[in-house]
Amino acid sequence: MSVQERKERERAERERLIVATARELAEQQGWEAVTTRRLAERIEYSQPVLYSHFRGKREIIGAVALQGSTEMAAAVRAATATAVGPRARVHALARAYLDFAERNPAVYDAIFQLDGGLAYAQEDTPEPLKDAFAALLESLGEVAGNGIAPGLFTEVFWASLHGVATLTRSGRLPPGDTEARVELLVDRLPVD
Amino acid sequence: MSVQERKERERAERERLIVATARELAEQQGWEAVTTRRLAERIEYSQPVLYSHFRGKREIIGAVALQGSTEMAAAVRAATATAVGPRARVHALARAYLDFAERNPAVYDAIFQLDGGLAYAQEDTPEPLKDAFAALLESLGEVAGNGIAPGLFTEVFWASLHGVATLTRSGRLPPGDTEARVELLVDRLPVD
DNA sequence: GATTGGACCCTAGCACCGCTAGACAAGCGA
DNA sequence: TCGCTTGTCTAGCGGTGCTAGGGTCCAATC
Repeated sequence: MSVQERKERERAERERLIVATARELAEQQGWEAVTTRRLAERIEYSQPVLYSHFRGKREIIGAVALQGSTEMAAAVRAATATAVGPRARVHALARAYLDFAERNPAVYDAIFQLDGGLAYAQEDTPEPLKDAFAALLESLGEVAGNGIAPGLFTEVFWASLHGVATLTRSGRLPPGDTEARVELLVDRLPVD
Repeated sequence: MSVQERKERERAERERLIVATARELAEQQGWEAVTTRRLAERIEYSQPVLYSHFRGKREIIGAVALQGSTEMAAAVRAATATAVGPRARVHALARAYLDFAERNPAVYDAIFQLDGGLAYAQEDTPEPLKDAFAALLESLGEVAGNGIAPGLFTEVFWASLHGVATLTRSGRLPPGDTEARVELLVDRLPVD
């Protein structure tokens, strides 16, 4: 059995390598540069090996998205944990979210823009995605205000951050005023 | 001279045909189905003809974006014109914006998601794009509130709508609650 | 009206993409 | 030691955006 275990270990290790390499390449040169040929060359295997781990390129994107989602949830929780008071937590959350998006654009795209073949907002949504939303909900739910469902408020605040993140990065919003935009959102949307 | 004029007319007409066909194909089957081969076949010319009008596929997307941008500005102005009072105008604007995004997903993507080689938020930004932003500014600028620049407020409100539009369409926000989300934004962000 | 020049368009092909069939080698169990 | 399974690679399919080069047709000139 030991042989089989070793093989499984090595296989799992190679899968991690594929995902890490795809992510690295995407962050360095953008997702359009992540081709199966380049990816195979970087991990020093032939193309078909990729397909013994993933159904296709889409699933690789999905794997990066799940990994990134876990990290984002952690980043948001870490930022909100040290803040005192509901509004301060929301402010910290917003900064952390946009900071993550700016520092990890390719990962952010994998989670929120590209098609990674993942189910969103459903029962069979992968746990990391659910948990990332939960991380937002923890700080945003408490400032939804009367008559507004915490989930709905979280969705709207999240969507606003998403809009700022994506429009800024694509150059459709002038760069540099992000902090002012965050303050406007944090001032007006939440209710103590 | 008449011959040359006729040729120029025909050439302009063919260019319109290319843009219209690209748009139609994109709305029918998505932008990934808009290939230069299919596009050429539909307009009943060979591929290289496309390149005598546009530098490449990107520029065709850009042309669709400019056309759509003009339409969106008109749609927003039409919706806000009949509304009475600042908040009602904002509400009408939000509905019109999301309605346009939902009815013309491919055009919306050309304007706000894809790379059409256009300059945004700069001096040399094409007029239709500037005007679309101006259309938003006309109704949103008046509810920015004290100490908030109308442009900044418009950017933030727009980004929020953009987030709702894109996350909903990609299935990352559950469908159906759009009206509630709009009301939340319209209730909280503007200041009379 | 014939000739010539140039504008115009098409065929064919480049390098690349995601993905897969089938040959082949390596290593395990009998 | 042999047979077989498992795993990997080479090669190739149909597609992509884009372009070089040849041929055709038509307008202007003599």
